[in-house]
Amino acid sequence: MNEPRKLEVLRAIVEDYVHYREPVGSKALVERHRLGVSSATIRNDMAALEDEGLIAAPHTSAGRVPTDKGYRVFVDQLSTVRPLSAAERHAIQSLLEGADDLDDVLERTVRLLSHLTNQVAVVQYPQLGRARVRHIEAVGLAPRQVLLVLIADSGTVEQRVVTVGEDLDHDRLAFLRQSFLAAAAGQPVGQLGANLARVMDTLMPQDKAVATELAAALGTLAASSREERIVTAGTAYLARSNSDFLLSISPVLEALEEQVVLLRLLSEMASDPRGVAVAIGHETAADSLLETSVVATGYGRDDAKIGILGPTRMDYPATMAAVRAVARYLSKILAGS
Amino acid sequence: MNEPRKLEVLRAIVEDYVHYREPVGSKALVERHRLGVSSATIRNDMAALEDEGLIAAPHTSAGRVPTDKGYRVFVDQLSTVRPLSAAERHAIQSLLEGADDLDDVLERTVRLLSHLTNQVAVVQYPQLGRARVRHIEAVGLAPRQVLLVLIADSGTVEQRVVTVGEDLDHDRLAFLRQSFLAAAAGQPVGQLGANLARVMDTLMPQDKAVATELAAALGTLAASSREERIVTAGTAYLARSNSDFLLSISPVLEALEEQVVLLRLLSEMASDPRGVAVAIGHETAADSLLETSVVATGYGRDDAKIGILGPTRMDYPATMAAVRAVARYLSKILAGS
DNA sequence: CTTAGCACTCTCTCTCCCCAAGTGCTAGAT
DNA sequence: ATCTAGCACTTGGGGAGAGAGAGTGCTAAG
Repeated sequence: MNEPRKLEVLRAIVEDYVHYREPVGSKALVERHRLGVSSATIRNDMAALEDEGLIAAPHTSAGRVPTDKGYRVFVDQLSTVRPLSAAERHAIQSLLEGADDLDDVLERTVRLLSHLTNQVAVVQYPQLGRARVRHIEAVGLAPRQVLLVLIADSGTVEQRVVTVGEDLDHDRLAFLRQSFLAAAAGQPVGQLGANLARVMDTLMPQDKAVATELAAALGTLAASSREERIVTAGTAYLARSNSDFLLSISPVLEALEEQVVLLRLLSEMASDPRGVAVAIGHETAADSLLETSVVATGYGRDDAKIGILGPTRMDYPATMAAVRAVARYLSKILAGS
Repeated sequence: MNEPRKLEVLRAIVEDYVHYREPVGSKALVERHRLGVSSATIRNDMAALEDEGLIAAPHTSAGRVPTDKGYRVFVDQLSTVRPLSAAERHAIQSLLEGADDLDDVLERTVRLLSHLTNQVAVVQYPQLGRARVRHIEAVGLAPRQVLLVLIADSGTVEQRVVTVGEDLDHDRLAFLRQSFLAAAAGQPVGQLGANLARVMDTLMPQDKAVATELAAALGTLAASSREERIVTAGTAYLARSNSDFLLSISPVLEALEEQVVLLRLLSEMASDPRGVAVAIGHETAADSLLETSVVATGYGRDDAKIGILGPTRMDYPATMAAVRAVARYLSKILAGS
């Protein structure tokens, strides 16, 4: 048995299946690829590949389809991430220019990635937890109403209006704000609660009650939901890839909305040496994503994830290239702003 | 021809079609409803309804299906918005309690509405334009970096970090902020730009350049994209209602993401006397929503819209009731906070 | 105005059957 | 040893055809 050729056959099967969207047989294979051997030989190789669980036949008289395991071997050993075309690079650059705040940048990025790949794109908000506190602001709106703003060096700004139990004049508020800021500035957002707790001991008794209220609100802000939020784009592509294939998109849409499953998955996906992580089909360890693959990578300082989600039958090299390129641009932009 | 009975037949057709999801024939009609006449009579009525364009037959030997026009008559003349059950009211109340900021409230609301109706729910952000400026804050982060925060009395908080062309010490910034606030507080957000422009004339020459920069940034903030943003939930329901029906959901998903079409539609939908507006099929005036109906109503002070989007074959009375109830609760909560 | 009856028209489903694709195997060639 | 050619075998897919079922419109009578 010729091992290198066998892998070449696997590659050909994956590529043809992705391209033609139908099971591929031995004859079509020798016609479309210059393998230098006859279809009978290919059949032997295919039988071996099937024994190893890399490909499978939907029916006896149909061609072969790659299994999740087959895609895995393809991604790990057979694919080279090809660089993007100049046009694509240009598109990335021009689309990401002119964005102002973080929301806008993420929004544009995820749309861009979706268009580049014709897949659903997802991006995770930079996680406050690993970022550091850049500024805390407290603004009195009314005697008992305070607007709290927490700014992280990741560019994230969280704000919230809280109502406190006693009146706060301008000086008291300024003093408290200053105390909080002194204790927390430059420290990780994740430790905000602990840092603020230390402040309490230094305060005069009459300030403690209201200070506790404010600190609690700031703590909530730091742990706020946004840090664990995902922005998506291109859900319509799901329906399209499905029209010819029978994958029920309803559970996938649910997973996208629930976000919990996806967040777990993204955080578990450690980037491989080539900088992009891939979870194929059952590897996602989520029932709703059984027929779905996720290609993702980290971006920015705190390694939040960005990636795409699509049918297991996808063009992995192209997708990986797009995800990696977009993540790099995004990192660059976030670092620059 | 018996006019009242003819309308009764239309109602029966709509109700049965919504319920059983298949064309309804004259025989089934007399079996399921106590119409007091024979199927032959019903057939006459149905022929008349078809002449008026209220129902249509997919093919000769199938039953009839309501047309958009038929649904319109049903909604306008034949349906009564029935109140929600106690359980549903309870669900609304408990789900909306415990929400903190505006984002959270809208998020919960839209999910709630989606679950109640088993449809895609959409909610438009309260429009800053009609709200009034409650507070403007400017915080120096670095000598040339300023965090601007704009708070509207609708509860919306917009913020952005801007870099200005010259150093700003604390006193100068505080002065400018105070000037801006004095000119704009209590005024409509939509007029913020004009109000700030007036401030410019009162400033010392050396302040004008930087003040103009800040004012421009605030103006952008006021016109910020968020005011024209829609939050959605329950897109998975689209796929489900489609599995048995052949409506291509891809364009609908696109419309949901594009938002532009939907925003136009929502703003054009004037609430009818019963408090809920309905756009049926082609009435949406959007190709992508040809087989889709939108049920929406305004909420809050500035009449931002909340509603659902689903197949034209939907339970209009129940949906309208849910939309109306949720909108009321939402208005109440926003007024209270 | 309503009803009963009836002829007619469709679609849907089932079955049958053949075709095309593709495989695995065996025997021979290199 | 490995590859190739040939061939028998399997099987899903597609088309044809028939029958059933549903529903209609029409007519004539109540």
